[in-house]
Amino acid sequence: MIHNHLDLLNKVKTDLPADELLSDLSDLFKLFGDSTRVKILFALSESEMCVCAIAELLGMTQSAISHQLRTLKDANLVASRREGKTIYYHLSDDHVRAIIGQGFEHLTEKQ
Amino acid sequence: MIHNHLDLLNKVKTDLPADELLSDLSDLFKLFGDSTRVKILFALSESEMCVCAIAELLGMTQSAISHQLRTLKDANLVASRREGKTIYYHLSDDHVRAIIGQGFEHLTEKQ
DNA sequence: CGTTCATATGACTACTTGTTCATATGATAA
DNA sequence: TTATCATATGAACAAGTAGTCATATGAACG
Repeated sequence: MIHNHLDLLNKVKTDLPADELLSDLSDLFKLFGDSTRVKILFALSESEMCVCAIAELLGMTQSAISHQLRTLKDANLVASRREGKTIYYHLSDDHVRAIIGQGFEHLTEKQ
Repeated sequence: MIHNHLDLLNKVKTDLPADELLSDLSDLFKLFGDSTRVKILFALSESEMCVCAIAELLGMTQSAISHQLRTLKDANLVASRREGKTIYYHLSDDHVRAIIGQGFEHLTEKQ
């Protein structure tokens, strides 16, 4: 410690969540920190969609979308169901909408 | 387009925000997508703190913290005030707390 | 069976980024 | 001024990652 802020440090240190929890938190936000994934999540918040529909909507490769969907699925933000050859993805959690909503509020509410 | 989902595509396409807005949104979440920055933001949500206090709290270099504070300041998530040689940082926006809170809800509310 | 459609996957590459190290700035005190 | 404290900054390096390309899987159809 350089100058004196022991009391403050102790206070904040007790309130700070465990490293692992904060790491999980940043990992969660990291998923929203890519424009392709945010677009996918936003689209899925409107409607369930199949992979090629998302790819066309975003003007991107099926492969690129598939990779991102896997990332989102591994994190349990989206889930899928199969219907013949087509696989439909949807949000697995309403928190996704809430988180995106909060972000939008920050962006749009500028005085 | 490969198989038929024109109606859905048109519907979702009109509801999807502009590319630039979604890009800004992902840029915002990107800031929360690093454990060091999340820790800093969480700490500052408890109390205003100087750089070396944050560095000690997180067990990291003053330089590393300073770099991240600059990133957060450029994004207008934190602001600073000078008091002699010391510079105190604080959250510049209550949305930061709300966003972190939403993330926590998602993490903790598991059934 | 073989073919086609929809999606998934693995390897590779180019780009981004968080930290370190050394140094600079800027304020205070002697 | 010189020294010291608190912070900022620039360059460089290592680790992570989004997209591409080629290929694999898996279901439906003839």
